[in-house]
Amino acid sequence: MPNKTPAIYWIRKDLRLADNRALLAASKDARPVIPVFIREDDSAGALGGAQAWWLERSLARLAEAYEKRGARLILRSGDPADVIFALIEETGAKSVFWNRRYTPDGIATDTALKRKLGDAGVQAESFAGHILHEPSKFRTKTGGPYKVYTPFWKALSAEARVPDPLDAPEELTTANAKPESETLSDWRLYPGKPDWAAGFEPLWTPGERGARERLDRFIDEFAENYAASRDRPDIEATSMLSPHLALGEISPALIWHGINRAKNLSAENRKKFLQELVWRDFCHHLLFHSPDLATKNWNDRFDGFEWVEDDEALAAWTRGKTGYPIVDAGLRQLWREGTMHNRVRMIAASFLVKDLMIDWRSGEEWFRDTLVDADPASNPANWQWVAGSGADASPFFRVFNPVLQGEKFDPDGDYVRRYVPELAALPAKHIHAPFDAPKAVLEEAGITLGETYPKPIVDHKAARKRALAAFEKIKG
DNA sequence: TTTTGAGTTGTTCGA
DNA sequence: GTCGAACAACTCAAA
Repeated sequence: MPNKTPAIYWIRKDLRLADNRALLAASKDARPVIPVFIREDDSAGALGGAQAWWLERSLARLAEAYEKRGARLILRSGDPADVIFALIEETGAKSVFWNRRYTPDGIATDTALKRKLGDAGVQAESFAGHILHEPSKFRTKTGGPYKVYTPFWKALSAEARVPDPLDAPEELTTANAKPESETLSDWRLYPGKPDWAAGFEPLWTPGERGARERLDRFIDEFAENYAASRDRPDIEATSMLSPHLALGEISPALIWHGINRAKNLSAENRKKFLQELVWRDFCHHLLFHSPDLATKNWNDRFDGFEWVEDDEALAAWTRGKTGYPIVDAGLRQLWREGTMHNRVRMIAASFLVKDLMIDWRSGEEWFRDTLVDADPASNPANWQWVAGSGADASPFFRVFNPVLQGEKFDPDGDYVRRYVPELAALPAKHIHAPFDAPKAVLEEAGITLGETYPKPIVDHKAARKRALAAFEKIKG
């Protein structure tokens, strides 16, 4: 006899049907399932603007996918506990399932809810699936968390097997009760005016199917050059899977096994990509063990660092008007497309933190709001890494030179031309340092520095010296 | 407990 | 133009 008592499946950052343990548990033995997405009003569920755009589209597709399988996605707003208990009341559900999340706020919310549900005699069960391994799984021999990536990677690849991904349920059963749902248009996740997301549309296909297609395409076309080309922002060479991963449209386990099974990859390319995927786990490992990662210096020596408060410089950086083409191209790509090439993220971040000496938290905040792949673990962990305050931090003397980096990784200047059109007519030789170009060359390209394109807001050489001197003060 | 080798992503300087 | 060394010293993780 099929079980007629419905189960609630609480959807968070797992907007997929495949490899979804909570959904499978909820719908086991043809049990009617009530999938609910809750727009949380506290920080546990808050998303930046770009990711809210993504979420709207992803939820629309998820709703279609549920409908196709005979279930209905419910949208609700408010405190999760209130919403879930209301749904229990309305539907007679006796169990609630979800996939775990790893932010401190999220963990607190979920732990409290689990207790409350238990007290009320409702079964509550949570599952893994957002990262490859539970962040608590790995410990050093002395019992502490890993603070360096390479040993983490070694431990992970030596000891652990990533669980095989599970298929999506073929069919779902609808509950007899038909709980009310809010609508996506009510939520106004996508602010129409001004339409800052117009440039997102051609680039992205939010949703589970878009994620799978992206993975397949990466494996077919790009993965075999991954190690050699991944640092080139002018070349299509990366997986672009991060926004799909961030909202759980695809599971990292599915990617892991997909890459491992691919026949066309050299060992080097395979390893390189998997290492990047494991970085995501490492960031979650760090966040799990340092819940303040997004707000406090992981290395508290940096608490004494003399950051500069300069709203004008910060604004120039966010708008892509620093006068350093590779930095400006990056920030403008971010604004236009909701993403920035990884190499350029490092250059742009280094520029904010070292050249402008602006607190990494300002950069982290900007990225959080503008990146479609904003991730509560990766974003702060990587900002802290660049700043030097984080785990496995770069040596203090590693200050990216925006001109050299541009010349090295965007050798023809195509990336800059794409996002900084006012420099498009400059020859490659000068495109990364228009301020050093001969007058005639600038004239020929129709550029007047300070008018059509900004003069550098700082002198890199001097800025580098200043940053090194500031670092000198907090060491030892 | 002590020792040992190593640490994602770089730049500059001088030969 | 190319190449190797220097750039601090420290902390991490395992043996």
